[in-house]
Amino acid sequence: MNKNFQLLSESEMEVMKIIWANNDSVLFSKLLSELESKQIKWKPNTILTFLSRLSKKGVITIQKNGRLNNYIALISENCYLEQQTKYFLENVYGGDTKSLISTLIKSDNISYEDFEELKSFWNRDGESGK
Amino acid sequence: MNKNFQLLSESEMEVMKIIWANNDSVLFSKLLSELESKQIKWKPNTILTFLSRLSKKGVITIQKNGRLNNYIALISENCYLEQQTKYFLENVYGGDTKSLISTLIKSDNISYEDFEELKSFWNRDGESGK
DNA sequence: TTTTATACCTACGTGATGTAGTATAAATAT
DNA sequence: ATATTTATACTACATCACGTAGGTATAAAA
Repeated sequence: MNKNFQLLSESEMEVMKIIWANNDSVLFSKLLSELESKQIKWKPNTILTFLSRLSKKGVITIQKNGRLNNYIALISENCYLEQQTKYFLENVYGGDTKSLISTLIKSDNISYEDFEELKSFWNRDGESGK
Repeated sequence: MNKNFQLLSESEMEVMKIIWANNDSVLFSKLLSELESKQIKWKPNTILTFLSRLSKKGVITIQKNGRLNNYIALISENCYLEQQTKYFLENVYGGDTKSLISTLIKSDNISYEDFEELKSFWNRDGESGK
């Protein structure tokens, strides 16, 4: 039941989303402007704390660029999503993917058309099958 | 992004699983023996703390039964699973069920046969469609 | 009557998280 | 040149969830 990946807090996710949206790398100034445009009002130091924690968690690396830092993602958004999904699946459904999907269906979150669409998707990318 | 349901800790889940496995209601003595058979060694007071926290979280109710208490689930295991899934889906996938399922497929956690099986499942229980 | 089982209340250490102050150095504006 | 702004590093602190359990009361059982 040990999670071998880093769960990020809500604030940390907010920062990561911006980094990911900027080709996995931002300067502090960029981060500031993006946060401002998202109406997120954090003190600069607060943001720096989040960055240093993200670094400690190993999801970004901090690369000196002269006097400034480049904050660079070490994990892609998709990869993070997959890891989080895997963790959820293991933890909540004991790894039983079918059970998870059937819950999704029961919860009325997916139409038959969606389902058919996924099937074709499977044909495209799921060649390896279990 | 507010979670309008109670996330349970690992220990609290352990207790809930036992309550659910016993028709949603147990006495303390029953809980003790079940935990023992699961090799879980908690002091009685520790268990009582978990029970009181579960009650405070609103997932169980404590009903006096003479001198003893009945610890009764207020939410079914399935319902909890569904709520947790819904929360995950909203939070991590922005409610995009198809995206979640496609991640599951990409992660190679489901075979084509599983997928076909789910389709028939959908036909049985998913009449309401989106 | 002494032990045991159950319940209620309170407490404490730890780690995650949000938040930010202080110090410093470099860049920029006046 | 000096003052100010900007970016960075380090440290700190309050709050909360969680695991853990002690103290105490009480009622039932031995």
